[in-house]
Amino acid sequence: MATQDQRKAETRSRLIAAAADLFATKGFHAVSAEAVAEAAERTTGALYSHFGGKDGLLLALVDEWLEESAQRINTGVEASADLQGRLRSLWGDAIAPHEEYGDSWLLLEFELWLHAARDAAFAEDLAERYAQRRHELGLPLGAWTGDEGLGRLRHPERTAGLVIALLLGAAMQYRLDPASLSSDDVVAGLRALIEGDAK
Amino acid sequence: MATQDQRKAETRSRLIAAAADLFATKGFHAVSAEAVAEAAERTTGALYSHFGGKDGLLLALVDEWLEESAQRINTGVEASADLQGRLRSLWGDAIAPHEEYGDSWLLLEFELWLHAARDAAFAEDLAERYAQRRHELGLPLGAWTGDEGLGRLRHPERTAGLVIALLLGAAMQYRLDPASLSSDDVVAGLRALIEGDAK
DNA sequence: GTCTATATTTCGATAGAC
DNA sequence: GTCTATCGAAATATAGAC
Repeated sequence: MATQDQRKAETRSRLIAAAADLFATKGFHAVSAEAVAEAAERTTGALYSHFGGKDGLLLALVDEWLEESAQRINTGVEASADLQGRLRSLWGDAIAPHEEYGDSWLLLEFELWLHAARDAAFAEDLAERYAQRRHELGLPLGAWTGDEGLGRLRHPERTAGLVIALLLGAAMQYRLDPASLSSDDVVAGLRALIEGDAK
Repeated sequence: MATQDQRKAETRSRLIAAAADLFATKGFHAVSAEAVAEAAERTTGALYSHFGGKDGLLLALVDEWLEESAQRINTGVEASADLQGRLRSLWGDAIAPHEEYGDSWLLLEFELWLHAARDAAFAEDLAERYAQRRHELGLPLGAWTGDEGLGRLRHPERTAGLVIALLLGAAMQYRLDPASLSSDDVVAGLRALIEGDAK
C-alpha cells in the first residue's frame, strides 16, 4: 500500500467534503474553485488534476451523495418500535443536523435538484437516486403497516414517493419558519398518506 | 401623466421579467447583471439606477412574486365543481407551465427558497409569503370539505401547509421523472391529508 | 433616467517546476 | 500528483455624456 495512494485518496475526499459544505451554504456558482481548494487545504492544481474542474467536482459529489443518502434513510428508522416512532424518526432526520453534512444537507438537496432541473445529464443521475429512495423506503413502509394491523399497502413505492414529497415540502417550510409546522402535524400527515393507501 | 414615468415603469417591469426568467433557468449567481439588462433590452446603467445592483433586483423580484403567487393559488381552483376537481387543479398548477413565468416558475420557487435559506433578510420575506399561502389556501379548503360532507377541518392552515408541502415535493420528483408519480397518486395523497384532518 | 465606456476585481483554466 | 505563477475572460460597479 503506497503512501501516494493514501494522500491521493485523502485529497479527493477533502475536496469533496469542502465542496459539499461550500456548495450547500453558498451555492455552486457563488463558490470559486480556489475557495474550495483552500477550504480543503489543497490548491486549484490538485482540484483540476482530480476532477478536471468545478463541474467534475460537482459530479463526483453527486455520486458520493447518492451512496450516502441511500443508507441514511434506513438508519434510525429501524431503531423505533412502532409506526408512530418510525415516522417521527423520518421527520427528525429531515430537519435535524446531519452527521457528515451538518445542518446544511437540506440546502445541498435542493441545490443539487436545481442543477438537475437545469441540466439533463444531472437529471438522469438524480432521478435514479429518487427512484432508489422510493424503492428502499417502500419496502419497510409496507412491512410497518402490516405490523400495525393496517393491512398491506397497495402501492408501496408510490406511497413512498408521497411520503418523501411531504417530508421535503414540510422541511422547506420548517426551515423558513420552525413555528409554521409542528412535528405532530407532519407525523399525522405522513400517517394519513400511508393509511390512505392501506387496504 | 408624463411619458417619462411610463418609460421608467416599463424599464422596471422589463428588468424584473428578464430577471425572473434568467434567475429561474440559469440561477442567480450564474447570470450577470449585463445579461439581465440585455435580455430586457436595457443596459446595466438602467439596472443599477433602478435597483442598485443584482441583489436589489432580486429583492424587487421577490416582492412582485409575493403578490403574484398569492393570486395564482385561487385561480382555476374555484372554477372546479367538486373537491376532486379542485385538488386536480392544484396539482395541475404545480406542474403546468405558468402564464407569466413559463415552465420555469418551479425553478424560481426553489431558487428563491435557497436564497432565503442562506440569507436571513430574504428568509423573513419568504416565510411571510408561505404563511400567506397557507392562510389563503386554508380558508377554501375548509369550505370544500364541508361541501363534500366530510365535516370541517380541525386545523385548516396546518392542513394547508401539508397540502402545499406535498405539492412541492411531488413536483420536485415529477420534474425529474414524470413517470414517477401519476396525477391520481398525488390527488389521492392530497385527499388523504385533508380527510385526515376532517372530523 | 438612460446609455457608453471603462476601471477594478475575480474567476476558470493552464503551463511548467518539483 | 501537487504546487506556484499567470494568462485571458468575464463579472461588478462606477464615471461622465446626453
